[in-house]
Amino acid sequence: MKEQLSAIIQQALDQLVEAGTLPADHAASYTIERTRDPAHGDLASNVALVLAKVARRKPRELAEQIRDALPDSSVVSQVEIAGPGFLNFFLSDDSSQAVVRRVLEEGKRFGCSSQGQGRRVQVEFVSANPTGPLHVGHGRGAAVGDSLCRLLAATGWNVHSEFYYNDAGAQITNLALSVQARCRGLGPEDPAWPQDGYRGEYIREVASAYLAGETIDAEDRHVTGQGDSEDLEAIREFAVAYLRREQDLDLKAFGVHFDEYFLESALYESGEVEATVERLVAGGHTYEEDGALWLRTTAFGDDKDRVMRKSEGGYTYFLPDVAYHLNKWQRGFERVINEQGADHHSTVTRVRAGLQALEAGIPEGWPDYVLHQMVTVMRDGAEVKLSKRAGSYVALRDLIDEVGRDATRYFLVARAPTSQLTFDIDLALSQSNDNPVYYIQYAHARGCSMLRKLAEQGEEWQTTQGLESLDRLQEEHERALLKRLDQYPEVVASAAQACEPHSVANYLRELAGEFHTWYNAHKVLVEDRPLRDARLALSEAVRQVIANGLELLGVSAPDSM
RNA sequence: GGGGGUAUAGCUCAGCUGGAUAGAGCAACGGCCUUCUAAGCCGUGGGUCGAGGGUUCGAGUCCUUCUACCCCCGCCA
Repeated sequence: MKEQLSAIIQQALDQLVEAGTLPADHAASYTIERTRDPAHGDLASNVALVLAKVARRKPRELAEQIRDALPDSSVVSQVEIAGPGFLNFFLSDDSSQAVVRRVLEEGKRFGCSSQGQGRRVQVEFVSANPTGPLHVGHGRGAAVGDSLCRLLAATGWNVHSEFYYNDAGAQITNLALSVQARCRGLGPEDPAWPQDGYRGEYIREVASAYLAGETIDAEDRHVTGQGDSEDLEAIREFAVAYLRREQDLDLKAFGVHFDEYFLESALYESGEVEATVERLVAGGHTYEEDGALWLRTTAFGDDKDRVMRKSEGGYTYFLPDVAYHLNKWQRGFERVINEQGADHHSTVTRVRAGLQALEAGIPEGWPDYVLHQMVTVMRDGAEVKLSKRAGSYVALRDLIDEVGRDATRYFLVARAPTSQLTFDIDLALSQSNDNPVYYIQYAHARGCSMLRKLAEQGEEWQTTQGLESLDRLQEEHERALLKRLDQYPEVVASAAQACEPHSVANYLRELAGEFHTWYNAHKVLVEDRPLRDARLALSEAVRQVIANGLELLGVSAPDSM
């Protein structure tokens, strides 16, 4: 719709250039946007305001000339000049009603586009090390990251989702020692408990499964417990598999899938870590100091240089991070998005600096990052700080078990990633109008319910007649819905482009609200057949868009509630 | 001390990359079910957009200074 209007305006501008009103080299960076107030029409443009200066005319005067130069169009029924010089466009009934036909024709694909043109994008998120169940922070990452993948896929990108983890570092040794201590019957209170050991109850479960010789089938590995408390290596392997499976179950309960699990240890085994060091050294970007090998990241915008190889010989996490991203680049992902907690913010500059130092032709701002802020969980007005099993944090699974997948996903994805999030368990649990998840789902169920009701009466919705009678949709509430539906593809496109899934949630809240308002103000199943069929067509279009939008958020769209 | 984020109604948050009278939900108050699902709808009240300066036709939005809160600043990940 915007494109059609833009083309019309462009024609008018061309004509004004020809007439000498506008200079030929005017930079037309005007906007066309949807109006909030119906009195301002359906779409408005600031073109006259922006071009007033170069035209050396008053904005309103220029607006009039643009209006007079507009070609006749079946799309626009009326153009008004308002305020300081806005052009307000009123769409013709035909063009505003056409969206219903389009939604019903395109179905699940309505809202999809080909922006991405099949280009490959890799999205890395969650990336929790296998040292415990996922916590709510991971949950936010999972909700945002997964929704982002769905948005990118819907806008024509070839998406590859990835979970990166370390199965061999110091944290994992720590994990193995903790499990071993449990195998020996020790608890966190014992003096012999490993320093910085993992204290959660789940460690006890890992230990008893290991001792019982259970076999663990995780997404990416399968291990059987050896039962030998002295074999730390066997314990390590078993514990990693156990917690990977644990996280798989968390993710499954959350409805999140990954195309690939990438191991940090694989980068060592393949020699990529070593090759990365050599390349950085050869490039002359390193130096030795205090027995350690440093990378001069300050040459690429970092505020201090970073250690790559510790004086004791091991590498810091920074180096495999760089090697991993080089690997992503070499796999041909021209676009990479890393979704992480904002507490990892400091790695952004560092990784980018390391990649620049490689001199591998990687663009400066590559890769993209989406950083989400902290999540706090509230219950009864007080902050919940820990779960029994996990020990020191709130487990994602606890939340899913308590409030359900839909509510958990919705609340974690519905806020801008940059804002700190307060997860109110009481609100998520409430089955009332307090709860936006149910509010949206209810609108969907209502749409389904009307068709069921009609069927109960032994009648059915005449789709064709409905589409032929769209001109019967003249109520103010119906116009508002038509306009809102027409906006959906733009919402999806901009949410994908800006990596902001939460705007889909906001849109759905508004669409559902307008649907409920309409539903209460006007009866759909009226005697007047053409009107009934037209209204059902509108209702179906709304239902379809809600279903499509919820799908992007990973939230279900129930037929009845 | 340095870097990043945030600051909008009593509370939780939107605000479409600078537009017209700043919005929604909750909470408060008052209405609507013999009629398609009341998990809904309608109405009322509620604001110095943290503070000061600047940029311009026009600023919640951009720049700058300051204040408050959160995160990071390790040869941990």
